[in-house]
Amino acid sequence: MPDMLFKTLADPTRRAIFERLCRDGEQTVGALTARAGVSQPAVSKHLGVLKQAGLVLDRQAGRQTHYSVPRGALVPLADWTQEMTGFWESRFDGLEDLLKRMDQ
Amino acid sequence: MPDMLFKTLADPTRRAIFERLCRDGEQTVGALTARAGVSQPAVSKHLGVLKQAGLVLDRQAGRQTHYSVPRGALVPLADWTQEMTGFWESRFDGLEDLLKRMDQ
DNA sequence: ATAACTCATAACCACCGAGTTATAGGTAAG
DNA sequence: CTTACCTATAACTCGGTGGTTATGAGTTAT
Repeated sequence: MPDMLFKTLADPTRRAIFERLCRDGEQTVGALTARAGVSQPAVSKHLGVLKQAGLVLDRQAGRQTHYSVPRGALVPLADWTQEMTGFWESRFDGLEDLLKRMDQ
Repeated sequence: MPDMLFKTLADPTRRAIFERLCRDGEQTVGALTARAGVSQPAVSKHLGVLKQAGLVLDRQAGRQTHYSVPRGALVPLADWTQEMTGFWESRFDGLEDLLKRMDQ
């Protein structure tokens, strides 16, 4: 399910762009490019991938585009993480129960 | 920081192996290979990457190796997610405060 | 109307990594 | 001791993708 999410966040440059948007809020492509360390087309491409994954929204304003992180963008990731750790804990609880029963 | 974590979990086959270990607990390489859909060397390679990222542990037993997910393997991922959503919320709170002050 | 600016797309290149087959190392079984 | 089994490593191929430069589309400014 969160396949595209992991793939999208796997690239360091792209994740750095996303993190900056999380920290500082809405940014133009130019502002993001200034601190990205790569060319403007590369930034635009990354933003396209982020948008495709639902991690970013774009807002047109004149000749510049503003990007921002929509609310709840990372909810699927948080859900997946909790689900996986939940499996671990349930197995652990099962083991605890077993040990408890063996103790009696 | 969680660079290797994201890169490791980005591949679907590798993530499927990890998920299976989360759900069903410790597994041998053979058991994992049976349901992986790829060859045994591929599975061994994925397990090596997962181990490098601290997402699995290996236990030698005779001529077969058992892999499992250590406790807290996904904590860095959960931390990163919470940090990012935290940035979002704090910015939102700041906006709320601003609107509240403007309302007076 | 023309020029300058912002961003997206096109076309291309180079590299990384996931997959394969073949094989080696080590352990149990005959 | 030899054979069969389980896993890891080596060597290689190939597709995906992140980077670049060049350019186009749309918008503001002169």
